[in-house]
Amino acid sequence: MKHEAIRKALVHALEGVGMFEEDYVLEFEVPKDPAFGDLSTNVALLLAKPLKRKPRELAGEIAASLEISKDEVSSVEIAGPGFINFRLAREIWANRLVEILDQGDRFGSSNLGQNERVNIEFVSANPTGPFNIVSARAAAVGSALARVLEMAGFSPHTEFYCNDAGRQVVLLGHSLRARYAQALGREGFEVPEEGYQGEYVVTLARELAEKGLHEESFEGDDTVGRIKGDLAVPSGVPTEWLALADEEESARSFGRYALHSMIAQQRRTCVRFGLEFNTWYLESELHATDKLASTRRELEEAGHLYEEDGAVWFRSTEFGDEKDRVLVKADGQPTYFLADIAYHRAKHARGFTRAIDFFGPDHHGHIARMQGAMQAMGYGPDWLEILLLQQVNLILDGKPLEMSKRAGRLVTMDELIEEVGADVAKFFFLDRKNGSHLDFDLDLAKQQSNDNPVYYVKYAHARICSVLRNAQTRGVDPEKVEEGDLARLVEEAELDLLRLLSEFPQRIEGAATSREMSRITGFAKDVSAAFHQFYQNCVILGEDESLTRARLALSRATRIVLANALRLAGVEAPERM
RNA sequence: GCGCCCGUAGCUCAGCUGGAUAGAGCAUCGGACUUCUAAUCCGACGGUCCCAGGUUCGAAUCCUGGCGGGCGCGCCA
Repeated sequence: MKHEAIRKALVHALEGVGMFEEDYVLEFEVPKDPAFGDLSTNVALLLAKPLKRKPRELAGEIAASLEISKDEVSSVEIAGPGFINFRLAREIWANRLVEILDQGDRFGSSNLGQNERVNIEFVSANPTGPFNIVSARAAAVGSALARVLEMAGFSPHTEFYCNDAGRQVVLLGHSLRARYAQALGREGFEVPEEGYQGEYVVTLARELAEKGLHEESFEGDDTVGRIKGDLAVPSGVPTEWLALADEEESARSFGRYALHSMIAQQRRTCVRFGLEFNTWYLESELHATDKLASTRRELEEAGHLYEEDGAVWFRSTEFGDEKDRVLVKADGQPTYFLADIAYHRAKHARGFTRAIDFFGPDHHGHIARMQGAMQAMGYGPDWLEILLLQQVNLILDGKPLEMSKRAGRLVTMDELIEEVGADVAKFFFLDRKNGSHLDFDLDLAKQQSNDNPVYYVKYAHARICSVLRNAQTRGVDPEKVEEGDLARLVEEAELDLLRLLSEFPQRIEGAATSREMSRITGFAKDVSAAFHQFYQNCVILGEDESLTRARLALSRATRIVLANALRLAGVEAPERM
């Protein structure tokens, strides 16, 4: 919302009491109670102390010396302990409405971010199985944050990091090898203790036994991010792999095949969920380009490493971690932690001035060491920002469903999409603060009814579209606005709605800086409610042509805001329901 | 034991980064469809904002200490 005229007048008035711009921060807020006007400032409360004045008295003096046109502000009042409240002239509101209509799908954008290049990494699930529910939450929130940041003037880059190297892939290989042997009816093959017990491995093994190798196509090159690196099906055939004398080598072949299959599957899920990434980054790429070694060297030269018990340690306690961490194991293998540092070092080298990572609830222990490593690299305390997404409980019949990946009993993201639909899932995930545990009520999500907030918002959008269609049928052009029409909007429901709509850019900025996407869904629900009230109280297509045009304009503006908010959420805005 | 997150209406949660009388939805009760989509709207009921101190003009919001719940504390990833 622009209030330059008010700002200028206030700055001028404050000079009169001896305060200059560098002495204070002038802040405005939209009072939650419309009785307090359209805009409010607490500047008198903040300056009362340094000026040794009574707040209300000071506010009165400031208000009295304000030089501001009646075309801008219709009234100025002092209220409460010393707030200065402004009521904007009717003309201003009409202008706001015109702005929304003019800006259309750009309405809500700002240049808060000044094109800052921000890397946003989320989901980054291990390629050892299908996406689970926590990944689904990260998918919804991470992608929404990227869109919100973009709208707020940042230049976000979304990224998926895939741990396709290391022990887990070998373990996955052992698991698939055992299941494959079992599928062939061989005796004496068991999935290792630490292996992957999931049903999906059994399914993959059975396919392998019955149909042989299956070359996957990796969907989503344009939307999910092109894959750099080698994910080809390994040479030979599974019976040959199984026959290999070296069990590790055998498991490696099965592992590579499983990787090939899992990543293809994960990317199909992304496409189904409408989830996009700019980059799909493979850990193996780091190894191939020797980035672990160079990272280790850099830390070593800066004096942050030492050797003990044959391992190489990072002195993370220097940066507030509770204990030092191993970067290279006694057997010479790098830890996942070293790879992660190297990965973030690469992000930094690629020119991102900030990186945001989403962590799952079980990884919060890694924050301190990661931040420590970034500091050791000299990246500054704010360069890496780690956001924690709390766990998700699926609730069925009022009871939580237990989920465990290792035990193989898990609800996958695909199953969730199947069950409730991608749009409902996304909205539910976004409609909660990052740090809150999320009870996902499957029964509620499945209801296509009034109880389901997703449909509440979608319905508002569809309802507007319906009205606009009806206008056409009646020969009214919903786009036409004539001089003076908009001044006809005087009903409380109309002004409440308009006031809310014009807050959209600030709401997006708030969501962008707080990283809380629940601001967006919450706003969408508020706008929907305000529209439904307006619809209930005011007949849009009436006898009065001028008033009809004004209300159609307001409806179109609402449609724009709802469509934009839903787009940020990644949810479809239907024209009919 | 140590660390991180959470604690707001019977339930699920908001509360715009410290503002004015703490809000929605669900549930319960009552009302509104010959009228642009009733997947909607209106009303009623419902609170020790976990507790105790502190900071200040002002605290659900910030600080300290408790209490309660969740999670984490590998040369796993």
